[in-house]
Amino acid sequence: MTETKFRCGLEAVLAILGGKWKPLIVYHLASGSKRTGQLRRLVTNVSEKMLIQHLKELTDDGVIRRIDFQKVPPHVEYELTDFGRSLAQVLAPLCEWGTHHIDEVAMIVKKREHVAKAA
Amino acid sequence: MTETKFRCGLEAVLAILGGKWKPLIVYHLASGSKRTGQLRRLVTNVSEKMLIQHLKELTDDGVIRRIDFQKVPPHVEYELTDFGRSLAQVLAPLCEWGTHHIDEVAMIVKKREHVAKAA
DNA sequence: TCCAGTACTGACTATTTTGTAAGTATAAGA
DNA sequence: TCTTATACTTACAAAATAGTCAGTACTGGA
Repeated sequence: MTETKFRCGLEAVLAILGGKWKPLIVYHLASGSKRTGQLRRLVTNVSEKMLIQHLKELTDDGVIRRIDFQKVPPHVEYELTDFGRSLAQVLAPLCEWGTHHIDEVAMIVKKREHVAKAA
Repeated sequence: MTETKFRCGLEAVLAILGGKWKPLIVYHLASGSKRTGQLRRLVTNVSEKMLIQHLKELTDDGVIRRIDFQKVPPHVEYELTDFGRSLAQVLAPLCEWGTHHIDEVAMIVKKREHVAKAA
């Protein structure tokens, strides 16, 4: 039996945005629709494969919409659905927090690497 | 060269809360300090190992604090630091979104399973 | 003609993350 | 004495996630 009941709202969000790059994709689409290649440049370090895989999953989940311009060579754009837009709005406070604490977080990450090196 | 520069605040947040259970742990600690065993019951489906591993990482990152009551058998509690509390606050809108869209998300997850079964 | 660029697929591999199961020391209670 | 409970560790196995590289079909430009 697979339980699909969530104990708190957070679990529901994680069910949608679980995936290393998904929050970033939604975030970048918040400022308007983008071509696949643009997203690849915006989302740091994503491989093309992972980008496309996550785009497909987000499309299937109704968070984003795929717009195929039916051209050759291909021209495809992605944009947020209303559902995705509501998600993006809620992501905004997270971004702010991150921007605010960016130095602190950078130090934490640095410290982690330091500890890892010691072992 | 490992880059520790974030392109947007969101990446910083993900650097801290990356890990399947970390957001949930922070969320549950927002309502007060908890014993390890309590957390294990609150965070659905975590294995003891992952819980402890994530607790340790969050402690190292300064998000939570470990309080050892120096007793035998052991009694340990975890609580948010100020840093962690600020994170928890920003997580709240996410929870609300999830609570709001919980039925929609449940359907999405169900649909996913359906598609997976077809293959 | 040859090369670059588009969005995407698929095979295969590597890495990371997560889970399972067992074991540690100790004390209180039946 | 035997069981249960605490917080935690360790070895190992499995699964999720990610990466590399090659290939597709087509066009436009050098």
